[in-house]
Amino acid sequence: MLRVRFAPSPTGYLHIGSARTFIFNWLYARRNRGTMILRIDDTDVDRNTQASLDSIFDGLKWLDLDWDEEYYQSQRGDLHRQMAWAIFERGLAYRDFTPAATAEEKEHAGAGWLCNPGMRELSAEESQRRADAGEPFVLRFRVPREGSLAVEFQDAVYGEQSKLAADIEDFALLRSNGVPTYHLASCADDLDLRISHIIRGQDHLTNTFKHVLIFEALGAKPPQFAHLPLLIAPDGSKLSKRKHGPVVSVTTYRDAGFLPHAYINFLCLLGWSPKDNREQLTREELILAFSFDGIHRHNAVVNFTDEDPIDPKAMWLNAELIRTLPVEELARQMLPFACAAGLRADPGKMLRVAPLVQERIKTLRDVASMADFFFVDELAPYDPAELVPQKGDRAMALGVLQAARNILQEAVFSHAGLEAALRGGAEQLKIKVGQMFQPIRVAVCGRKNAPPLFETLEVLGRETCLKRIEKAIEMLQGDHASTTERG
RNA sequence: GGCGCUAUCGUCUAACGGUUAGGACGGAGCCCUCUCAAGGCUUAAAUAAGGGUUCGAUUCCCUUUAGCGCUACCA
Repeated sequence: MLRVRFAPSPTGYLHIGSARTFIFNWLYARRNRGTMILRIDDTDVDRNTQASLDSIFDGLKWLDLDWDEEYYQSQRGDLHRQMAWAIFERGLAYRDFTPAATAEEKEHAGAGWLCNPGMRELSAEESQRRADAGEPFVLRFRVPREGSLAVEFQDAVYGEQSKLAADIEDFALLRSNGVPTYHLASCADDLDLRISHIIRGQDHLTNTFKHVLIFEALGAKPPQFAHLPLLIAPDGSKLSKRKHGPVVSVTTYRDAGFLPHAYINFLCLLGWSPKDNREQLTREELILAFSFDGIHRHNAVVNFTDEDPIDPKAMWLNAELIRTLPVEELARQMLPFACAAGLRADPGKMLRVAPLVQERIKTLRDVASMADFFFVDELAPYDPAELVPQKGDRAMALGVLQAARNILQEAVFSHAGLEAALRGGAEQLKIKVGQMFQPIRVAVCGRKNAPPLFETLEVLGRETCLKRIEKAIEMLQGDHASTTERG
């Protein structure tokens, strides 16, 4: 039975790299009818926060990712300790009574430190006596030192891995307060939960040698390993909240108006490729296409800048996916973003607006800036000079708006009716249609760039259109101070 | 410092000894067009450097350079 796990430590919000690790685990599980396990690695009690835990669940929920089993490492301490002492019983671990080194001391000892002097060789009797006397100790793994022994494992992504045991230090299994370390707890749980494949970040690649040692000390065959290349910043550094801010948090993309699947799609394309030039894949296609063969061995850059925290490719994928949405669905999804922006949007109106903005917005949140004028009583102030069309003047703008006022009073308010009437108007005034439409567009939308005119007028309705045109005419007539002309 | 990993357009990537080194995003240009988009077409842009192996290297080996990771009683 194939079993994989995602094991975040709740010490920060859900990081996009973590989200990707979850997704790859999930894809692999779903691809092979395996079991997806969420295991909260909360052994570091000092750094755990509830907010972080909430963030992990919120993020996964938003991405609509599910799991089959859920565990908390902190509740499994007894099991971990039991396994640690089992290793001790086999003589593969020993008590180290050396006081914790200060940061400064570690700095000095850093180069090639393998173990603290004297502790490996302590006799069983003395070790026991000092422990009984209450002297604190950490339990360390006794890494074999004989000859040129190498620790080896096969990584599904990085291939054959080998490291001399002589280069591995005697790492801790149990802290002096009795709490298991990550290495121990992780392996103990992987074993107990019968994890078959460990899919995780490449930052654990060298840790894996220690884990292999632990598994073997426990008399178990290590699971299969597959390490994932990391997500990094454009300058090559690791993505960190302090340095890179919102780009590292999944919630940023949710709040920016991303479709969950667009973001999953984007994340999957970092460090993995279906190798057939496909860029846009549905969830089912991703599941079907996923395999370790397509995973890279080098890190992938998330392409953002100080000005724009969103990778352009992510943006493109999102815009593409938005265009495929049924309008009802799009309208439903945009509504909360419009309301959050303070617009008086309702489902009925949004449904009529949706087709007009669908191919113009890149994120759901863009509806607020793209379609605001549909949802306000009063247009935001704009420069009357905007009303003047290309190669025209204020007189032309005024003429157009006055003609439009008359036309729109009479016209049938449908796409075809409006188009016929307004094109006719341009003909009568002997001006280009662009010159005819632009002043009307600005008058009803309050800006020069907007959705197509006839549909816009239709949705706005006769009354609103006439009111706004009237207002624009007043602005042109009253605004003698401004002499801006358009060339 | 030691150990491990990595290196194709600006970015994401394809190639698994023989290609004019392909695609996508982004950029530039043209077309379409009532503005903005969308769409169509065109275009610039890469094998880190140096050695081998080979008839032939992006591809295999070595060195250099650069980046990343581990080197904690963090995970």
